[in-house]
Amino acid sequence: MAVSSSGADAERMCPHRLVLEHVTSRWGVLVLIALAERSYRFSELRRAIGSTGGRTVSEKMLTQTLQILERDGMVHRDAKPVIPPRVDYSLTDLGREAAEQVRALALWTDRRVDDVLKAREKYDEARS
Amino acid sequence: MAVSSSGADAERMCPHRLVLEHVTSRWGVLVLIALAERSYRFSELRRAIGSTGGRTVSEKMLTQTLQILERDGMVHRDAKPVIPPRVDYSLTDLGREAAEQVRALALWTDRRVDDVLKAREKYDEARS
DNA sequence: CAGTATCCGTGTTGATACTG
DNA sequence: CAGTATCAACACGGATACTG
Repeated sequence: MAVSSSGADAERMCPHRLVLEHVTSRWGVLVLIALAERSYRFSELRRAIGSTGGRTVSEKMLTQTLQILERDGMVHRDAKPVIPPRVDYSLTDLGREAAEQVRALALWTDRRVDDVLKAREKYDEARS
Repeated sequence: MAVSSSGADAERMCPHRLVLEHVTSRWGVLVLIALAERSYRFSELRRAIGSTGGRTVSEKMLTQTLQILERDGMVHRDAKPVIPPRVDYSLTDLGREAAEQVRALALWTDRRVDDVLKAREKYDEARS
């Protein structure tokens, strides 16, 4: 069924943007950050991302995100032929590099949230 | 009409993720990168982003993105009371910091696109 | 457990037309 | 020029049910 990445990326888009969008995608960001810390199993990863504070990923979206990132050579999928099934996800070298960039961004965000919140108050106040 | 940022961010999401999503949003990324270089007027910015290789931003989306980033204290809007109207957009200090992070990510992407493309080929080939 | 398949609501997006 | 307003299409994302 062709993991084409995401419907949004029409063929006419330059590869550079494509990769950027995968990495900065809603769940891509969180997957990369989570896997940067350690490898996870599927459901484990779902819970890990859910506990970050936001809404939890649906299985569908997590699957899709993982497939896209695997196809892009960032995520390594290790499916063990056991029952019950066990699949471990980890980062490749490429993925680790990507994760570093994304993590830097996330850390910066963390440091600056307060300033953003303050800015928003001022903005909203100024036009009410 | 309340620039609430983007419908997706339900109230129940932690601020940290909110900011992250604004900064990593499809057009947010490109706006920050463009403005990191120099300030732009509205239409000028539209063209600048369009010439990056992908599809061009609609006026609506550019407006929305700029408003969100302005509200978050990253973009400065300077509307001159002349005819015809002239509005210049530039980054605040906060915005410049954000842009640096995002730019680092974009530059990394640029350096690694080839590896990603190669990975995709292997992936696709492996299941055909 | 780790997915896949399907349906379906709704948010995001983009054309288009209009205003100051 | 720099937007705003409105509308329609469609992609995204989630809930659910099912499989190996």
